[in-house]
Amino acid sequence: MSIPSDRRSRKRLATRQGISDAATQLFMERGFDRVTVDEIAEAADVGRMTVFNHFPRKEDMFFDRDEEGREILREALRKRDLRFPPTEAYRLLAHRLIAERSPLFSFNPQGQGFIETIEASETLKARARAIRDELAEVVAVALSECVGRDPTDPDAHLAAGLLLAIWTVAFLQAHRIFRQTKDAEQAKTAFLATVDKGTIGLKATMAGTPYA
Amino acid sequence: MSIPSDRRSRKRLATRQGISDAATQLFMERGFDRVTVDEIAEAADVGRMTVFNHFPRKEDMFFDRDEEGREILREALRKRDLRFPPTEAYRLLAHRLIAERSPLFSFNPQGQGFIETIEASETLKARARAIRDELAEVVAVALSECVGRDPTDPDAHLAAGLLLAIWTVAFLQAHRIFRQTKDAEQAKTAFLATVDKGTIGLKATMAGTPYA
DNA sequence: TCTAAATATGTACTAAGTACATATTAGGAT
DNA sequence: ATCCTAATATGTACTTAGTACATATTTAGA
Repeated sequence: MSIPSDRRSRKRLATRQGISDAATQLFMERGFDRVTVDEIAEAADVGRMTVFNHFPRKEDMFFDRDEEGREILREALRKRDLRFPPTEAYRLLAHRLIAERSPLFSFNPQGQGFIETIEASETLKARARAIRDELAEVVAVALSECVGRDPTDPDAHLAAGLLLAIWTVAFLQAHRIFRQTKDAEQAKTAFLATVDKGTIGLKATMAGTPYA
Repeated sequence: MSIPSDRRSRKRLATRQGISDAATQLFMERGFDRVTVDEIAEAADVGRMTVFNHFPRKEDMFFDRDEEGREILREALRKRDLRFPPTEAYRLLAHRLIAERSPLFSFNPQGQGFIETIEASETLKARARAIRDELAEVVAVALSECVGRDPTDPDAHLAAGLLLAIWTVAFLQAHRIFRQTKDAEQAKTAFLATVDKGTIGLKATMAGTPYA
Protein backbone atom coordinates (compact mmCIF):
# COMPACT_ATOMS: atom_id res chain seq x y z
CA MET A 1 0.00 0.00 0.00
CA SER A 2 2.62 2.57 1.09
CA ILE A 3 5.26 3.89 -1.30
CA PRO A 4 8.50 1.86 -1.17
CA SER A 5 11.54 3.71 0.16
CA ASP A 6 14.21 2.52 -2.23
CA ARG A 7 14.75 4.67 -5.26
CA ARG A 8 14.55 1.79 -7.72
CA SER A 9 11.03 0.82 -6.67
CA ARG A 10 9.93 4.42 -6.48
CA LYS A 11 11.14 5.09 -10.00
CA ARG A 12 9.48 1.96 -11.30
CA LEU A 13 6.24 2.96 -9.63
CA ALA A 14 6.53 6.48 -11.03
CA THR A 15 7.09 5.16 -14.55
CA ARG A 16 4.10 2.87 -14.18
CA GLN A 17 1.90 5.64 -12.85
CA GLY A 18 3.01 8.00 -15.60
CA ILE A 19 2.01 5.47 -18.23
CA SER A 20 -1.30 4.73 -16.52
CA ASP A 21 -2.12 8.44 -16.18
CA ALA A 22 -1.26 9.25 -19.77
CA ALA A 23 -3.22 6.24 -20.98
CA THR A 24 -6.29 6.93 -18.86
CA GLN A 25 -6.48 10.53 -20.01
CA LEU A 26 -6.19 9.54 -23.67
CA PHE A 27 -8.76 6.74 -23.24
CA MET A 28 -11.26 9.11 -21.64
CA GLU A 29 -10.70 11.77 -24.29
CA ARG A 30 -10.83 9.68 -27.43
CA GLY A 31 -12.09 6.25 -26.45
CA PHE A 32 -10.04 3.14 -25.77
CA ASP A 33 -10.00 1.87 -29.35
CA ARG A 34 -8.89 5.15 -30.83
CA VAL A 35 -5.68 5.28 -28.84
CA THR A 36 -2.66 3.22 -29.91
CA VAL A 37 0.01 1.90 -27.60
CA ASP A 38 2.53 3.94 -29.58
CA GLU A 39 0.64 7.11 -28.73
CA ILE A 40 0.53 6.18 -25.06
CA ALA A 41 4.27 5.55 -25.02
CA GLU A 42 4.81 8.89 -26.73
CA ALA A 43 2.53 10.73 -24.28
CA ALA A 44 4.16 9.09 -21.25
CA ASP A 45 7.60 9.72 -22.77
CA VAL A 46 8.75 6.12 -22.54
CA GLY A 47 9.60 3.40 -25.04
CA ARG A 48 6.86 1.22 -26.42
CA MET A 49 8.38 -1.86 -24.81
CA THR A 50 8.33 -0.17 -21.43
CA VAL A 51 4.57 0.11 -21.73
CA PHE A 52 4.23 -3.63 -22.32
CA ASN A 53 6.75 -4.27 -19.56
CA HIS A 54 4.41 -2.68 -17.01
CA PHE A 55 1.09 -3.60 -18.62
CA PRO A 56 0.99 -6.90 -20.51
CA ARG A 57 -2.23 -5.90 -22.23
CA LYS A 58 -3.57 -2.52 -23.26
CA GLU A 59 -6.67 -3.02 -21.07
CA ASP A 60 -4.51 -3.34 -17.98
CA MET A 61 -3.71 0.36 -18.18
CA PHE A 62 -7.38 1.10 -17.76
CA PHE A 63 -8.20 -1.48 -15.09
CA ASP A 64 -5.09 -0.99 -13.01
CA ARG A 65 -6.74 -1.25 -9.59
CA ASP A 66 -8.69 -4.49 -9.78
CA GLU A 67 -6.69 -6.02 -6.94
CA GLU A 68 -8.36 -3.55 -4.57
CA GLY A 69 -11.76 -5.00 -5.35
CA ARG A 70 -10.55 -8.50 -4.64
CA GLU A 71 -9.09 -7.43 -1.33
CA ILE A 72 -12.30 -5.71 -0.26
CA LEU A 73 -14.30 -8.86 -0.95
CA ARG A 74 -11.88 -11.02 1.02
CA GLU A 75 -11.68 -8.59 3.90
CA ALA A 76 -15.46 -8.37 4.18
CA LEU A 77 -15.47 -11.97 5.39
CA ARG A 78 -12.25 -11.90 7.39
CA LYS A 79 -13.33 -8.90 9.43
CA ARG A 80 -17.00 -9.66 9.60
CA ASP A 81 -19.30 -9.51 12.60
CA LEU A 82 -19.63 -13.18 13.48
CA ARG A 83 -23.19 -12.75 14.65
CA PHE A 84 -24.20 -12.54 10.99
CA PRO A 85 -23.83 -15.13 8.24
CA PRO A 86 -21.54 -14.48 5.23
CA THR A 87 -24.39 -13.49 2.94
CA GLU A 88 -25.39 -10.79 5.37
CA ALA A 89 -21.76 -9.67 5.65
CA TYR A 90 -21.76 -8.95 1.91
CA ARG A 91 -25.05 -7.11 2.11
CA LEU A 92 -23.63 -4.94 4.88
CA LEU A 93 -20.48 -4.42 2.83
CA ALA A 94 -22.55 -2.95 0.02
CA HIS A 95 -24.19 -0.55 2.44
CA ARG A 96 -20.86 0.39 3.99
CA LEU A 97 -19.18 1.05 0.62
CA ILE A 98 -22.01 3.34 -0.36
CA ALA A 99 -22.10 5.10 3.02
CA GLU A 100 -18.34 5.65 2.91
CA ARG A 101 -18.49 6.98 -0.65
CA SER A 102 -16.09 4.36 -1.98
CA PRO A 103 -14.58 5.47 -5.29
CA LEU A 104 -15.57 2.07 -6.66
CA PHE A 105 -19.17 3.17 -6.45
CA SER A 106 -18.90 6.84 -7.22
CA PHE A 107 -21.99 8.15 -8.91
CA ASN A 108 -20.61 11.39 -10.31
CA PRO A 109 -19.60 12.71 -13.73
CA GLN A 110 -16.14 11.19 -13.47
CA GLY A 111 -17.40 7.73 -12.61
CA GLN A 112 -19.95 8.14 -15.36
CA GLY A 113 -17.18 8.88 -17.86
CA PHE A 114 -15.38 5.77 -16.68
CA ILE A 115 -18.44 3.62 -17.29
CA GLU A 116 -19.14 5.18 -20.65
CA THR A 117 -15.57 4.59 -21.76
CA ILE A 118 -15.98 0.92 -20.88
CA GLU A 119 -19.33 0.59 -22.62
CA ALA A 120 -17.95 2.13 -25.80
CA SER A 121 -15.29 -0.56 -26.15
CA GLU A 122 -15.76 -4.29 -26.68
CA THR A 123 -12.25 -4.91 -25.39
CA LEU A 124 -12.91 -3.09 -22.12
CA LYS A 125 -16.28 -4.75 -21.70
CA ALA A 126 -14.61 -8.13 -22.19
CA ARG A 127 -12.04 -7.34 -19.53
CA ALA A 128 -14.76 -6.12 -17.16
CA ARG A 129 -16.56 -9.44 -17.59
CA ALA A 130 -13.35 -11.35 -16.93
CA ILE A 131 -12.78 -9.35 -13.76
CA ARG A 132 -16.31 -10.12 -12.67
CA ASP A 133 -15.64 -13.83 -13.05
CA GLU A 134 -12.37 -13.47 -11.15
CA LEU A 135 -14.21 -11.71 -8.34
CA ALA A 136 -16.77 -14.51 -8.23
CA GLU A 137 -13.92 -16.99 -7.84
CA VAL A 138 -12.44 -14.89 -5.03
CA VAL A 139 -15.80 -14.82 -3.26
CA ALA A 140 -16.30 -18.57 -3.73
CA VAL A 141 -12.91 -19.29 -2.19
CA ALA A 142 -13.39 -16.79 0.62
CA LEU A 143 -16.82 -18.18 1.43
CA SER A 144 -15.75 -21.82 1.51
CA GLU A 145 -12.68 -20.98 3.54
CA CYS A 146 -14.65 -19.00 6.08
CA VAL A 147 -16.92 -21.97 6.87
CA GLY A 148 -14.19 -24.60 6.59
CA ARG A 149 -15.31 -26.24 3.39
CA ASP A 150 -13.36 -27.27 0.30
CA PRO A 151 -12.71 -24.39 -2.17
CA THR A 152 -14.64 -26.34 -4.80
CA ASP A 153 -17.78 -26.50 -2.67
CA PRO A 154 -20.75 -26.21 -5.07
CA ASP A 155 -22.76 -24.12 -2.62
CA ALA A 156 -19.96 -21.59 -2.34
CA HIS A 157 -19.75 -21.26 -6.12
CA LEU A 158 -23.49 -20.90 -6.46
CA ALA A 159 -23.56 -18.25 -3.74
CA ALA A 160 -20.63 -16.41 -5.34
CA GLY A 161 -22.20 -16.52 -8.79
CA LEU A 162 -25.48 -15.17 -7.45
CA LEU A 163 -23.73 -12.49 -5.43
CA LEU A 164 -21.75 -11.12 -8.37
CA ALA A 165 -24.85 -11.24 -10.56
CA ILE A 166 -26.74 -9.20 -7.97
CA TRP A 167 -23.99 -6.61 -7.59
CA THR A 168 -23.47 -6.33 -11.33
CA VAL A 169 -27.14 -5.77 -12.07
CA ALA A 170 -27.39 -3.34 -9.15
CA PHE A 171 -24.34 -1.43 -10.35
CA LEU A 172 -25.49 -1.13 -13.95
CA GLN A 173 -28.96 -0.13 -12.85
CA ALA A 174 -27.65 2.57 -10.53
CA HIS A 175 -25.47 4.01 -13.26
CA ARG A 176 -28.36 3.97 -15.67
CA ILE A 177 -30.43 5.94 -13.18
CA PHE A 178 -27.61 8.36 -12.56
CA ARG A 179 -27.21 8.89 -16.29
CA GLN A 180 -30.89 9.77 -16.58
CA THR A 181 -31.42 11.77 -13.40
CA LYS A 182 -27.91 13.01 -12.48
CA ASP A 183 -29.06 12.33 -8.91
CA ALA A 184 -26.42 10.44 -6.93
CA GLU A 185 -28.75 9.81 -4.00
CA GLN A 186 -31.33 8.15 -6.19
CA ALA A 187 -28.63 6.02 -7.80
CA LYS A 188 -27.30 4.89 -4.43
CA THR A 189 -30.79 4.08 -3.20
CA ALA A 190 -31.47 2.00 -6.29
CA PHE A 191 -28.15 0.18 -5.92
CA LEU A 192 -28.86 -0.80 -2.33
CA ALA A 193 -32.49 -1.69 -3.04
CA THR A 194 -31.39 -4.14 -5.74
CA VAL A 195 -28.67 -5.62 -3.54
CA ASP A 196 -31.16 -6.06 -0.71
CA LYS A 197 -33.75 -7.62 -2.96
CA GLY A 198 -31.23 -10.00 -4.47
CA THR A 199 -29.91 -10.92 -1.04
CA ILE A 200 -33.35 -12.19 -0.07
CA GLY A 201 -33.05 -14.80 -2.80
CA LEU A 202 -29.43 -15.51 -2.09
CA LYS A 203 -30.33 -16.33 1.51
CA ALA A 204 -33.29 -18.45 0.43
CA THR A 205 -31.07 -20.48 -1.90
CA MET A 206 -28.42 -20.84 0.78
CA ALA A 207 -30.86 -21.77 3.53
CA GLY A 208 -29.63 -24.89 5.26
CA THR A 209 -25.98 -24.16 4.43
CA PRO A 210 -23.48 -22.33 6.64
CA TYR A 211 -23.45 -19.44 4.18
CA ALA A 212 -26.87 -18.05 5.11
CA MET B 1 -33.86 -23.69 -40.49
CA SER B 2 -34.37 -25.52 -43.77
CA ILE B 3 -31.83 -25.38 -46.59
CA PRO B 4 -32.64 -22.66 -49.16
CA SER B 5 -33.53 -23.90 -52.62
CA ASP B 6 -31.62 -21.46 -54.79
CA ARG B 7 -28.14 -22.54 -55.70
CA ARG B 8 -26.53 -19.25 -54.69
CA SER B 9 -27.69 -19.54 -51.10
CA ARG B 10 -26.86 -23.21 -50.99
CA LYS B 11 -23.34 -22.57 -52.19
CA ARG B 12 -22.88 -19.76 -49.70
CA LEU B 13 -24.11 -22.02 -46.91
CA ALA B 14 -21.85 -24.82 -48.08
CA THR B 15 -18.83 -22.51 -48.12
CA ARG B 16 -19.70 -21.29 -44.64
CA GLN B 17 -20.15 -24.80 -43.31
CA GLY B 18 -16.93 -25.95 -44.91
CA ILE B 19 -15.03 -23.18 -43.16
CA SER B 20 -16.75 -23.84 -39.85
CA ASP B 21 -16.06 -27.58 -40.06
CA ALA B 22 -12.42 -27.15 -40.99
CA ALA B 23 -11.98 -24.57 -38.24
CA THR B 24 -13.71 -26.60 -35.54
CA GLN B 25 -11.65 -29.67 -36.30
CA LEU B 26 -8.41 -27.71 -36.18
CA PHE B 27 -9.45 -25.94 -32.96
CA MET B 28 -10.27 -29.22 -31.26
CA GLU B 29 -7.04 -30.84 -32.42
CA ARG B 30 -4.56 -28.11 -31.62
CA GLY B 31 -6.36 -25.51 -29.52
CA PHE B 32 -7.90 -22.25 -30.68
CA ASP B 33 -4.80 -20.12 -30.26
CA ARG B 34 -2.55 -22.49 -32.17
CA VAL B 35 -4.57 -22.26 -35.37
CA THR B 36 -4.21 -19.27 -37.67
CA VAL B 37 -6.88 -17.93 -39.97
CA ASP B 38 -4.53 -18.63 -42.88
CA GLU B 39 -4.44 -22.29 -41.93
CA ILE B 40 -8.23 -22.42 -41.70
CA ALA B 41 -8.56 -20.85 -45.13
CA GLU B 42 -6.05 -23.36 -46.49
CA ALA B 43 -7.84 -26.33 -44.87
CA ALA B 44 -11.24 -25.16 -46.11
CA ASP B 45 -9.76 -24.43 -49.54
CA VAL B 46 -10.97 -20.84 -49.69
CA GLY B 47 -9.30 -17.45 -49.67
CA ARG B 48 -8.44 -15.79 -46.40
CA MET B 49 -10.86 -12.94 -47.11
CA THR B 50 -13.67 -15.42 -47.62
CA VAL B 51 -13.17 -16.60 -44.07
CA PHE B 52 -13.58 -13.06 -42.73
CA ASN B 53 -16.49 -12.53 -45.07
CA HIS B 54 -18.43 -15.30 -43.32
CA PHE B 55 -17.00 -14.91 -39.82
CA PRO B 56 -16.05 -11.38 -38.76
CA ARG B 57 -14.01 -12.74 -35.87
CA LYS B 58 -12.08 -15.94 -35.46
CA GLU B 59 -14.19 -16.90 -32.42
CA ASP B 60 -17.35 -16.84 -34.52
CA MET B 61 -16.21 -20.00 -36.28
CA PHE B 62 -16.26 -21.79 -32.94
CA PHE B 63 -19.48 -20.33 -31.55
CA ASP B 64 -21.49 -20.51 -34.75
CA ARG B 65 -24.76 -21.64 -33.19
CA ASP B 66 -25.36 -19.13 -30.43
CA GLU B 67 -28.60 -17.95 -32.02
CA GLU B 68 -30.14 -21.32 -31.15
CA GLY B 69 -29.64 -20.68 -27.47
CA ARG B 70 -31.31 -17.30 -27.71
CA GLU B 71 -34.27 -18.80 -29.50
CA ILE B 72 -34.71 -21.53 -26.91
CA LEU B 73 -34.79 -18.98 -24.11
CA ARG B 74 -37.37 -16.85 -25.93
CA GLU B 75 -39.51 -19.84 -26.86
CA ALA B 76 -39.54 -21.11 -23.27
CA LEU B 77 -41.68 -18.12 -22.34
CA ARG B 78 -43.71 -17.87 -25.53
CA LYS B 79 -44.84 -21.50 -25.36
CA ARG B 80 -45.04 -21.80 -21.63
CA ASP B 81 -47.80 -23.37 -19.56
CA LEU B 82 -49.62 -20.28 -18.28
CA ARG B 83 -50.47 -21.97 -15.00
CA PHE B 84 -46.85 -21.43 -13.95
CA PRO B 85 -44.88 -18.19 -13.53
CA PRO B 86 -41.92 -17.37 -15.82
CA THR B 87 -39.33 -18.44 -13.26
CA GLU B 88 -40.92 -21.87 -13.12
CA ALA B 89 -41.02 -22.00 -16.92
CA TYR B 90 -37.24 -21.66 -17.00
CA ARG B 91 -36.80 -24.31 -14.33
CA LEU B 92 -38.95 -26.68 -16.37
CA LEU B 93 -36.97 -25.75 -19.48
CA ALA B 94 -33.78 -26.92 -17.80
CA HIS B 95 -35.39 -30.23 -16.94
CA ARG B 96 -36.78 -30.61 -20.44
CA LEU B 97 -33.45 -29.86 -22.14
CA ILE B 98 -31.75 -32.48 -19.99
CA ALA B 99 -34.54 -35.03 -20.49
CA GLU B 100 -34.46 -34.51 -24.26
CA ARG B 101 -30.67 -34.82 -24.36
CA SER B 102 -30.19 -31.41 -25.91
CA PRO B 103 -26.78 -31.14 -27.58
CA LEU B 104 -26.32 -27.89 -25.67
CA PHE B 105 -26.07 -29.93 -22.49
CA SER B 106 -24.38 -33.05 -23.72
CA PHE B 107 -22.26 -34.62 -21.05
CA ASN B 108 -20.14 -36.87 -23.21
CA PRO B 109 -16.53 -36.91 -24.44
CA GLN B 110 -17.35 -34.64 -27.37
CA GLY B 111 -19.03 -31.99 -25.25
CA GLN B 112 -16.16 -32.32 -22.82
CA GLY B 113 -13.68 -31.62 -25.61
CA PHE B 114 -15.72 -28.58 -26.54
CA ILE B 115 -15.57 -27.23 -22.99
CA GLU B 116 -11.88 -27.95 -22.63
CA THR B 117 -11.13 -26.16 -25.88
CA ILE B 118 -12.92 -23.11 -24.52
CA GLU B 119 -11.20 -23.24 -21.15
CA ALA B 120 -7.80 -23.43 -22.80
CA SER B 121 -8.28 -20.14 -24.62
CA GLU B 122 -8.74 -16.67 -23.15
CA THR B 123 -10.30 -15.50 -26.40
CA LEU B 124 -12.94 -18.24 -26.36
CA LYS B 125 -13.65 -17.71 -22.67
CA ALA B 126 -14.14 -14.01 -23.35
CA ARG B 127 -16.60 -14.76 -26.13
CA ALA B 128 -18.43 -17.25 -23.92
CA ARG B 129 -18.84 -14.56 -21.27
CA ALA B 130 -20.12 -12.10 -23.86
CA ILE B 131 -22.66 -14.65 -25.06
CA ARG B 132 -23.76 -15.20 -21.48
CA ASP B 133 -24.42 -11.47 -21.11
CA GLU B 134 -26.28 -11.43 -24.41
CA LEU B 135 -28.45 -14.31 -23.21
CA ALA B 136 -29.18 -12.45 -19.98
CA GLU B 137 -30.35 -9.50 -22.06
CA VAL B 138 -32.56 -11.80 -24.14
CA VAL B 139 -34.10 -13.23 -20.99
CA ALA B 140 -34.63 -9.78 -19.48
CA VAL B 141 -36.44 -8.62 -22.59
CA ALA B 142 -38.46 -11.82 -22.89
CA LEU B 143 -39.47 -11.66 -19.22
CA SER B 144 -40.57 -8.03 -19.29
CA GLU B 145 -42.43 -8.54 -22.55
CA CYS B 146 -44.27 -11.58 -21.24
CA VAL B 147 -45.70 -9.64 -18.29
CA GLY B 148 -46.26 -6.41 -20.21
CA ARG B 149 -43.57 -4.32 -18.59
CA ASP B 150 -40.95 -2.03 -20.09
CA PRO B 151 -37.84 -3.85 -21.43
CA THR B 152 -35.75 -1.86 -18.95
CA ASP B 153 -37.70 -3.13 -15.94
CA PRO B 154 -35.18 -3.54 -13.10
CA ASP B 155 -36.88 -6.67 -11.80
CA ALA B 156 -36.59 -8.34 -15.18
CA HIS B 157 -32.89 -7.56 -15.37
CA LEU B 158 -32.30 -8.81 -11.86
CA ALA B 159 -34.20 -12.01 -12.59
CA ALA B 160 -32.30 -12.51 -15.85
CA GLY B 161 -28.93 -11.89 -14.20
CA LEU B 162 -29.72 -14.38 -11.45
CA LEU B 163 -31.02 -16.94 -13.92
CA LEU B 164 -27.92 -16.88 -16.11
CA ALA B 165 -25.71 -17.00 -13.02
CA ILE B 166 -27.57 -20.10 -11.84
CA TRP B 167 -27.37 -21.87 -15.18
CA THR B 168 -23.72 -20.98 -15.64
CA VAL B 169 -22.71 -22.28 -12.23
CA ALA B 170 -24.85 -25.38 -12.74
CA PHE B 171 -23.31 -25.99 -16.16
CA LEU B 172 -19.73 -25.62 -15.01
CA GLN B 173 -20.36 -27.76 -11.97
CA ALA B 174 -21.94 -30.53 -14.03
CA HIS B 175 -19.02 -30.54 -16.44
CA ARG B 176 -16.58 -30.63 -13.56
CA ILE B 177 -18.36 -33.69 -12.18
CA PHE B 178 -18.45 -35.34 -15.58
CA ARG B 179 -14.72 -34.72 -16.00
CA GLN B 180 -14.05 -36.44 -12.70
CA THR B 181 -16.55 -39.29 -12.81
CA LYS B 182 -17.28 -39.75 -16.54
CA ASP B 183 -20.82 -40.39 -15.36
CA ALA B 184 -23.36 -38.46 -17.45
CA GLU B 185 -26.24 -39.29 -15.13
CA GLN B 186 -24.46 -37.87 -12.14
CA ALA B 187 -23.59 -34.72 -14.11
CA LYS B 188 -27.20 -34.24 -15.19
CA THR B 189 -28.45 -34.76 -11.66
CA ALA B 190 -26.00 -32.18 -10.34
CA PHE B 191 -26.99 -29.71 -13.05
CA LEU B 192 -30.67 -29.96 -12.23
CA ALA B 193 -30.06 -29.91 -8.48
CA THR B 194 -28.18 -26.63 -8.77
CA VAL B 195 -30.81 -25.12 -11.06
CA ASP B 196 -33.55 -26.14 -8.64
CA LYS B 197 -31.66 -24.79 -5.66
CA GLY B 198 -30.97 -21.50 -7.40
CA THR B 199 -34.56 -21.23 -8.52
CA ILE B 200 -35.69 -21.22 -4.90
CA GLY B 201 -33.77 -17.99 -4.38
CA LEU B 202 -34.82 -16.57 -7.71
CA LYS B 203 -38.46 -17.02 -6.73
CA ALA B 204 -37.83 -15.56 -3.29
CA THR B 205 -36.25 -12.46 -4.80
CA MET B 206 -39.03 -12.14 -7.34
CA ALA B 207 -41.82 -12.67 -4.82
CA GLY B 208 -44.39 -9.92 -5.22
CA THR B 209 -43.53 -9.39 -8.90
CA PRO B 210 -45.29 -11.01 -11.87
CA TYR B 211 -42.15 -13.01 -12.62
CA ALA B 212 -42.51 -15.48 -9.75
C1' DT C 1 34.81 2.23 -8.53
C1' DC C 2 33.34 -2.06 -9.95
C1' DT C 3 29.75 -5.64 -10.48
C1' DA C 4 25.37 -7.82 -10.82
C1' DA C 5 20.61 -7.37 -10.97
C1' DA C 6 16.67 -4.72 -12.18
C1' DT C 7 14.79 -1.87 -15.40
C1' DA C 8 14.15 0.44 -19.81
C1' DT C 9 14.51 0.21 -24.61
C1' DG C 10 15.32 -1.37 -29.52
C1' DT C 11 14.60 -4.64 -33.44
C1' DA C 12 12.21 -7.92 -35.79
C1' DC C 13 8.55 -10.70 -36.03
C1' DT C 14 3.52 -12.95 -35.93
C1' DA C 15 -1.26 -12.77 -36.56
C1' DA C 16 -5.99 -10.63 -36.40
C1' DG C 17 -8.60 -7.58 -38.45
C1' DT C 18 -9.87 -3.65 -41.90
C1' DA C 19 -10.29 -0.94 -46.26
C1' DC C 20 -10.74 -1.11 -50.68
C1' DA C 21 -10.25 -2.95 -55.30
C1' DT C 22 -11.02 -6.76 -58.41
C1' DA C 23 -12.55 -11.11 -60.13
C1' DT C 24 -15.93 -14.68 -60.47
C1' DT C 25 -20.41 -16.67 -60.57
C1' DA C 26 -25.50 -17.22 -60.45
C1' DG C 27 -30.01 -15.65 -61.88
C1' DG C 28 -32.93 -13.35 -64.70
C1' DA C 29 -34.06 -10.54 -68.92
C1' DT C 30 -34.04 -10.18 -73.87
C1' DA D 1 -27.60 -18.54 -76.04
C1' DT D 2 -26.11 -13.81 -74.61
C1' DC D 3 -25.87 -10.02 -71.84
C1' DC D 4 -26.50 -7.48 -67.53
C1' DT D 5 -26.52 -7.03 -62.62
C1' DA D 6 -25.96 -8.25 -58.06
C1' DA D 7 -24.09 -11.46 -54.79
C1' DT D 8 -20.16 -13.72 -53.59
C1' DA D 9 -15.30 -14.82 -53.46
C1' DT D 10 -10.74 -13.26 -53.55
C1' DG D 11 -6.42 -10.32 -53.70
C1' DT D 12 -3.43 -6.48 -52.00
C1' DA D 13 -1.93 -3.43 -48.75
C1' DC D 14 -2.25 -1.72 -44.41
C1' DT D 15 -2.79 -1.03 -39.10
C1' DT D 16 -2.15 -2.53 -34.59
C1' DA D 17 -1.57 -5.59 -30.45
C1' DG D 18 1.34 -8.54 -28.69
C1' DT D 19 5.77 -11.65 -28.40
C1' DA D 20 10.71 -13.09 -28.56
C1' DC D 21 14.93 -11.86 -27.88
C1' DA D 22 18.88 -8.79 -27.73
C1' DT D 23 20.90 -4.62 -25.84
C1' DA D 24 21.51 -0.55 -23.15
C1' DT D 25 21.03 1.90 -18.97
C1' DT D 26 20.56 2.58 -14.13
C1' DT D 27 20.77 1.41 -9.31
C1' DA D 28 22.18 -1.07 -5.00
C1' DG D 29 25.65 -2.74 -2.71
C1' DA D 30 30.46 -4.84 -2.16
